[in-house]
Amino acid sequence: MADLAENSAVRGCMVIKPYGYAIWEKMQAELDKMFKATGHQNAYFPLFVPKSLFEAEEKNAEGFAKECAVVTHYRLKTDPEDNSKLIVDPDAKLEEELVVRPTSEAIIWNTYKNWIQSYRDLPILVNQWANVVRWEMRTRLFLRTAEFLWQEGHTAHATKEEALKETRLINGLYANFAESFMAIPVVQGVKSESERFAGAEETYCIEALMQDGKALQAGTSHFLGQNFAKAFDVKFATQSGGLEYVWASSWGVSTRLMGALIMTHSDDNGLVLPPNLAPIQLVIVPIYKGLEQLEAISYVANQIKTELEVVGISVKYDDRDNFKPGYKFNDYELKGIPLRIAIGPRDLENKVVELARRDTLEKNLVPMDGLTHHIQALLEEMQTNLFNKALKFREDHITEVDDFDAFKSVLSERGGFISAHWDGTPETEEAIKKQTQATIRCIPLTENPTEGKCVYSGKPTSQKVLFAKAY
RNA sequence: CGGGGUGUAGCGUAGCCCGGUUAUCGCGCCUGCUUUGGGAGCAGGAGGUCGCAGGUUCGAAUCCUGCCACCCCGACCA
Repeated sequence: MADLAENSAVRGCMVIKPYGYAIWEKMQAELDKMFKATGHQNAYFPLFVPKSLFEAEEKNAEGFAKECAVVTHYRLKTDPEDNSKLIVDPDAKLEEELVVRPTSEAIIWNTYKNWIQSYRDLPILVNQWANVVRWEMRTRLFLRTAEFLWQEGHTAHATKEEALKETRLINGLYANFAESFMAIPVVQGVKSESERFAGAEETYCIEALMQDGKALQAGTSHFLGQNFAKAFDVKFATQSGGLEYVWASSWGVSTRLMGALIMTHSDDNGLVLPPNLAPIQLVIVPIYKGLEQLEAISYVANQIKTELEVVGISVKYDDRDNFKPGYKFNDYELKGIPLRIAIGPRDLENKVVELARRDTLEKNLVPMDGLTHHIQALLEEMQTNLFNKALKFREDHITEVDDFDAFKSVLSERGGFISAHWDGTPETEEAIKKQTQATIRCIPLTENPTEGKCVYSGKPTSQKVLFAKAY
């Protein structure tokens, strides 16, 4: 964790260190590829949202109003009472306050109004990589920082069906990204009304389970209906000559995913990175006495490095002389580097290397002959292994529950997801939350309706949902 | 914003209750030598507005008052 990020001098804000940022860049690159493969383009919109635009969509504004940073002035001046200090210049008050975006629907829909006249202008499939600010009461590194990095997609469509399809497409894309790339198993579902995004008709999400038994919302995709089109008066001329409001979706994942990464895979020795995400996939540590030995080892190490790099594996050869091998071993384990090769004089003689894998901490002597193939296969195996391990944990921590006493004891003793029937009322949801702190994480997409009784009210219902304590 | 806690070197801390030499210890850092197959050893060295501002006192890291910051638990939330 300490290698990835730290608290900054600014309240609730996080400094992402180079190593952590390198992981974020990997995630960005992969997501970007996926967005583009599905027809999306990147664009950029302003950080500041004039208050009048921000308040246009009522529910959205109301939902975010409590956590907005607001710019009221545009100038400082020297404090007349203390020349070494600056004060806000009262003469430089803005006529209209600027809200630092907590999300960009408002500014973007105000822009889309100008972009959309006809059905020929649709769909608009735009994504932006940006930072947003949400002035949370309590912050937590990676999971809830006052400022965070994310991508937010904002799409406009001619029909409801198309917008819904987009919403689901992206949620599926997120799930695929989390599972295939980050090795984090997720449940796809929709949010209950009370957990829905402010201004959305329906919120799809991916929910992950952390090793401590708490759930983490890892990504969301919202069907916005015509709410923003109506708020910003975005109409288009249909093919048949009518005039209709545009249908919309918005969706995002953030640096919170890095929190999910840490809390899904880490062990007592530190971070564990899936090979897909590791900025360095393999490190080579020489073990030697004296410069002569080092030279002989370096020759071989560099050969191995080059061979691996040719097939696209990122390798670091750490021949620093001021750290001992043991120190390096521990350091790279802490950083989560998937594979480590140690080469000493003995190995040179026997034409082998010591290969250690981070996920299982196993060490094996492997012949230098065919090493590259072996490593390629191993990296793939580790990626799968990490996912399977996390999946097993998740499956072991989904408990079916039929009565409220069991609900409470499972929650406090075992944690994880609780699968239970829910009568569909906000009152029940609220009562359960008050008494147990557990919330409805989602109504899973895969869940087939089965007749049962609400775990709290006992009313008959066919709706089964996942409850959990969440971050 | 409520409840609790903590501020002492880059990091982690002892000392505070019960005021009294030069503020403790570990990690890290610097220099040198020896080391190098799982977080090296020895020797020497540098580094402090004890969160800030007042007050009590011959004397304050220690007691009192006010302020600030951070952490944990709630409410809020990606």
